[in-house]
Amino acid sequence: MLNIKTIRSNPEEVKAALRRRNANYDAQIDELLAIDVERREISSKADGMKAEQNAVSKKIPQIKKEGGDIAPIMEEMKKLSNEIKECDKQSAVLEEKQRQLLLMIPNTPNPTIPDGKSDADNVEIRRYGEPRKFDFEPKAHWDVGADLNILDPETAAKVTGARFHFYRGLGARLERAVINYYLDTHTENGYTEIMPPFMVNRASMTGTGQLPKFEEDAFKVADTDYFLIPTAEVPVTNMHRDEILDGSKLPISYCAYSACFRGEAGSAGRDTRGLIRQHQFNKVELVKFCDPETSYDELEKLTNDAERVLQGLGLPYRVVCLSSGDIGFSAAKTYDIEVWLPSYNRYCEISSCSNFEDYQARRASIRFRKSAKDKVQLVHTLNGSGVAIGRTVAAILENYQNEDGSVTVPEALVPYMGCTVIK
RNA sequence: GGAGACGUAUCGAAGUGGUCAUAACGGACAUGACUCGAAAUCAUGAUGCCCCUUGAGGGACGUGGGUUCGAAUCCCACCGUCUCCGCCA
Repeated sequence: MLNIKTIRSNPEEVKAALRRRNANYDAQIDELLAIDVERREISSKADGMKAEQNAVSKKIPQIKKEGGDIAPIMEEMKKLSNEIKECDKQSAVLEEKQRQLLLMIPNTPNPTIPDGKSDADNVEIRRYGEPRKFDFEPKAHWDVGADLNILDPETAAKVTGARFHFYRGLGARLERAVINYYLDTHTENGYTEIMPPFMVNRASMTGTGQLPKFEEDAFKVADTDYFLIPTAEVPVTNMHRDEILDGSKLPISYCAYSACFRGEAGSAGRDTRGLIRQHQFNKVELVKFCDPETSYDELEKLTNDAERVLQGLGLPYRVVCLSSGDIGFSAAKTYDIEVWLPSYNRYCEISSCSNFEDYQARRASIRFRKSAKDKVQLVHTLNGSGVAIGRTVAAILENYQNEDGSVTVPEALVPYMGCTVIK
């Protein structure tokens, strides 16, 4: 959520910043400002009347004690009380309207990120490794998986529906090995491991920015107000919702495994084969809470920490900085890590590392006090996949496949797999 | 799912319609004394948050409503916690 005070004092700058997203929020900002003026007028009028009410109320017990007649005062106070209630009601309606509008406005992009309309304008920052040159015709991971009888989308389609998978045997073991390898690596690097609930309430979904705007993308649990999490970012970031953190404990770094559930609304026909785009997939997520002064350093570190696990697996990847037209709703700056996928013959997103600055912190009211003397201020929140498990398995099956259809197990995973080759 | 109890600052907790919410009392915390140092003890001290036109302003006692001139206090709903019972991996 943007700060209404910033919008109030620099409306044109905010509009210009939002326009960089290849979208236009001028009308919403103007409406917001109009409501804000009205709201403040009514609320200060109510404050004045309440001050009078408090003053008179204080005198009533005295007058009573002295045997004075309070009937005329009471009558007048009744009128005042009704006026106050009327004002409070109006001001509550305006406040809610203002909040709803604010919740629908995305974060302003950080000034340093590249301008652009779409992912075509993203800027490559660095590359790691070289895409492997095959001396045979490499298969796509879905064919590798089918031929090894370790991936089974057909049975999942019967049991559940499209965009789900059964993993079998060493396939299931590989998925689990990658999860454990990632969690072990991140905890060695100072992240505290979290196992979160896979369902959250509406307040949490609103806190991180999935709601109210993207409700159609979420899986809602019938007869409850719970949602299946689209990422562990939601439960983990909301752990500290409505809290004031101790500044000396920052930055707080968590890593969390979770299954992730996504409706993938609007993606019909895209990535229909394989593990790339599923309604349910596994992911290890990295989440940080930090002092605003260090959040961009922390973004670099978090991105490096996500890259580390791909390096450990020997998978070629590149890092791109998303353009203003491609960054997510809540993010101010995002690096995507893209792993090389031979079947796609290009780099494919496997992690998205973002600094949300205070956008989520304001929605979720996550604050900190630098020291005992300081005033509270909003933290900056960051998160990134560290990294997506299903897409990792896809990348391993493709990049490590052999001509005979077997797949070599990356060295780092051998202790977790208990074997060196999947055949 | 059934029955009951409870939700007040950093923690325990007092307050049951106005003179107790810069919230009693206690602990934690800070400073000092005692001590070689610490613990214990004693003394002193500070304490939050939100809104605004920054005022001897307003709000805030789990959340939201209601009653009242006035609600932490009475009523209703919801959320959460605890205890007992039932069910259960």
